[in-house]
Amino acid sequence: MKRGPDPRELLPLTPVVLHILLALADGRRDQEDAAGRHGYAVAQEVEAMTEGQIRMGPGTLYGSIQRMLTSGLIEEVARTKGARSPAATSDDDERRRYYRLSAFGRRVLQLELARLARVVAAARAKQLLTGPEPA
Amino acid sequence: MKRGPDPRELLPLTPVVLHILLALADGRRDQEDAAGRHGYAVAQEVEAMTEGQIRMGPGTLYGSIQRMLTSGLIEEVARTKGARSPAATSDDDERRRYYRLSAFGRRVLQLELARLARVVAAARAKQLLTGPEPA
DNA sequence: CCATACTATATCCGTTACGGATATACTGTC
DNA sequence: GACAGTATATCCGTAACGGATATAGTATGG
Repeated sequence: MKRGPDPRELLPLTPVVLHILLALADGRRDQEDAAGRHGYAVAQEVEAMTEGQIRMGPGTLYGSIQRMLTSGLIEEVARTKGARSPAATSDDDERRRYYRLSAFGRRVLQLELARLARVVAAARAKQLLTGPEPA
Repeated sequence: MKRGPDPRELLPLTPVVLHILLALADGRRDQEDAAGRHGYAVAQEVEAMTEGQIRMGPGTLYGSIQRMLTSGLIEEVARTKGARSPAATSDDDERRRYYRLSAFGRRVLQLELARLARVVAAARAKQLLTGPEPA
């Protein structure tokens, strides 16, 4: 029964927050991504994911991360490195701070994506989307 | 060859701006909507369209309209009423100011919708969207 | 008949979000 | 050894939003 804060109160998400969540949710639930990503990697993932359409300077990136930590969308994970790459120089940058989606953040992301899916579907119905379903 | 300002510079749109554009683009190109909508009607349309998920107070509504006029997304249309409803009391409110999508605004809207469609499709591919295609 | 609600716009102002600049520092390359 | 890339942090100005307030007409209901 307990629900914590209502996820709908954070909707709609800003484009920046949405894409950070998407970058952290990225696909596979194996050890790679369960360990989270660090901020800089998130920014790169977003840029790649959007084909350069969305870029974040450091102000936006770390400011957004801070706000998302406060609102509970993401959480920092302790860097449990050293067990994987014994002599990995660049794989184990001490400066990095890792983040992952919280359970709450995943719920919010799903709600936002469902909302956007409805918007897109409605736009299709009104023939505002010319092209076919993208790959 | 002339292109005016690059539509991509306005992307991504904020949720509020996107929904105002959607409300003004709404469907049929007959005389009803070609004449545009007034601000208050836009706010109501957005609220109905999103099932109450997105509400705009007057500050957001008229502030956004002002910014959208400045950036050329929408344009005001002269109220050519009187030719339709002779004795329509509430149909012809002198206070109303009507707006419609500009050609530029329509292009921006299409680009933004295409962008969102890609986001949604990518989310589906990553199985972040549980439910089926919404109606 | 008067209070309340709805329509319709406008402005003010505080808060939040974003975006660029700057700073620091380490690594790898030419 | 300058330069580009990695990685984070902070500062600060601007843009966007959101609620409050104002005005004013219409309509409703007790």
